[in-house]
Amino acid sequence: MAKILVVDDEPDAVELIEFNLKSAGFEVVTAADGAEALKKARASLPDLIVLDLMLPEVDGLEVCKLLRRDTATAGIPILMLTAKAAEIDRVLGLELGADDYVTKPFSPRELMLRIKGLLRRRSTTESKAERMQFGDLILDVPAHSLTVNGKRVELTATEFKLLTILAQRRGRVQSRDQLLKDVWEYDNVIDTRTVDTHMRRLREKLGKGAKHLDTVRGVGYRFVAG
Amino acid sequence: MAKILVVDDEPDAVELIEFNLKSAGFEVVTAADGAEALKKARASLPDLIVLDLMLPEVDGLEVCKLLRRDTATAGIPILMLTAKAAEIDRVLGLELGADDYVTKPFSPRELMLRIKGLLRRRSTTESKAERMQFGDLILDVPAHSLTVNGKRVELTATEFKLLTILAQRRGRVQSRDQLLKDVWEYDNVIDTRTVDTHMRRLREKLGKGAKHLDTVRGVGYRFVAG
DNA sequence: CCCGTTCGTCACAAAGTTGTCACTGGTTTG
DNA sequence: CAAACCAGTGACAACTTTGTGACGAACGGG
Repeated sequence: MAKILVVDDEPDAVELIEFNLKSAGFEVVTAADGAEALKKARASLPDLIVLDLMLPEVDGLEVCKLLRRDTATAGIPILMLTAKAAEIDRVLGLELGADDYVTKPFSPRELMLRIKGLLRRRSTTESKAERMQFGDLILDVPAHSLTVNGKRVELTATEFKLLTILAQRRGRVQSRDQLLKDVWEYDNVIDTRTVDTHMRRLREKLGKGAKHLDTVRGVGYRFVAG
Repeated sequence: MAKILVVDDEPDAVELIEFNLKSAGFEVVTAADGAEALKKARASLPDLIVLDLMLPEVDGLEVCKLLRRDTATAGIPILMLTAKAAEIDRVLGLELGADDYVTKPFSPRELMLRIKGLLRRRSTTESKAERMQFGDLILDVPAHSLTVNGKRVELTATEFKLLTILAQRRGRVQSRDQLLKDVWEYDNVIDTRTVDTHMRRLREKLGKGAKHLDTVRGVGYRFVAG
């Protein structure tokens, strides 16, 4: 189930949202101020962020902008909580980059509906990401090209697809079976060790860029953006 | 800045899009139904059209087809708004000629990103470019002429079309199937190896200029400008 | 109506890719 | 502390994919 980061300085509000999210089966991470929010967003890479506009020190708008600037977090949908209806226009304006908003005080039911809506929306469109950049690694899907440290790296079709799928699902572990389904489009016809071999070849070719490819022992592989 | 035509029968949606576009510095023209959309598209020749699929009277698909039929508007990129995810395939089908889509309800941020993406693609590819130059290779589409190293090279009709399409989509890999669709305008009637043969003939004729024609093993062919 | 050009198909060889396997060394588990 | 487990590695043979030469059908201009 999806992981959600809740950012609000009022403990009561956090608790209310957290309770509702957990009841609905979501995994929840919380933060009470802007700095903590940024740190946790980068560390846990949630699927969605619920962000209060009014925060001590670094305010919600600033957090929003910073999240958008970092490629690791730029794609995460943000749902703003705001007390002032008048702020709405600015919140939804491009410069700020929120995806939706709920005005305080909110009804938990409405909040849940909006969260689910955003997640559904994203899952249909996320696969369209065409060009991704992680540090010195640039992956251009339509051009079918990969650059590491400014140098062009040639990948075979299978290697490219494997890397693309891992990168699109960055932060989340993919089991060997899952990868076989999605990259090879077979159903258990192929040995799962095949995945290992291809990961090895990818790592060889990526050189220093191989640091993005994590092995999760007993589970599978994961692409890390950091 | 670019001019954008927004077509939707719901005033709220129009207003939301219009606000965001204007905040981002775009010029906006609006229309509430198909007939008005066609009239304004022809009159103001926008750089991009945001078109709702569900419109009263003449529906979005019909508007799309009509816009494509008229040479004055045929080249304008169209971004479809659709409520049904199931419609997507038909919308993006070549027959309908939409360039991208966003499902309703949409997040303004995503819509903006897609609009900017489409505009960027247009301006860099500039598919309307009638005369392209890549190093010592000059391709003049209306004159139907190709010059390599200052020397005129004669191409057959098919060869010319193949080269033109590849050059217009430079940087992006085109699969054999895609090329058959766009160059030959057939649907799977022809052997895909035909593409290979024509690429060979192109390479022979281009001589040194053949360095622009990349083979991407397992995927297709790509034109590189460098 | 004939001849040269163009075009799609085919078969074959060369080149590149891919799945498998056995082995190794490290890590977890009972 | 040994057995079981698991991921990394090198090698390799089978398989795909692409380039190439050749051929006959279709076309169009003279």
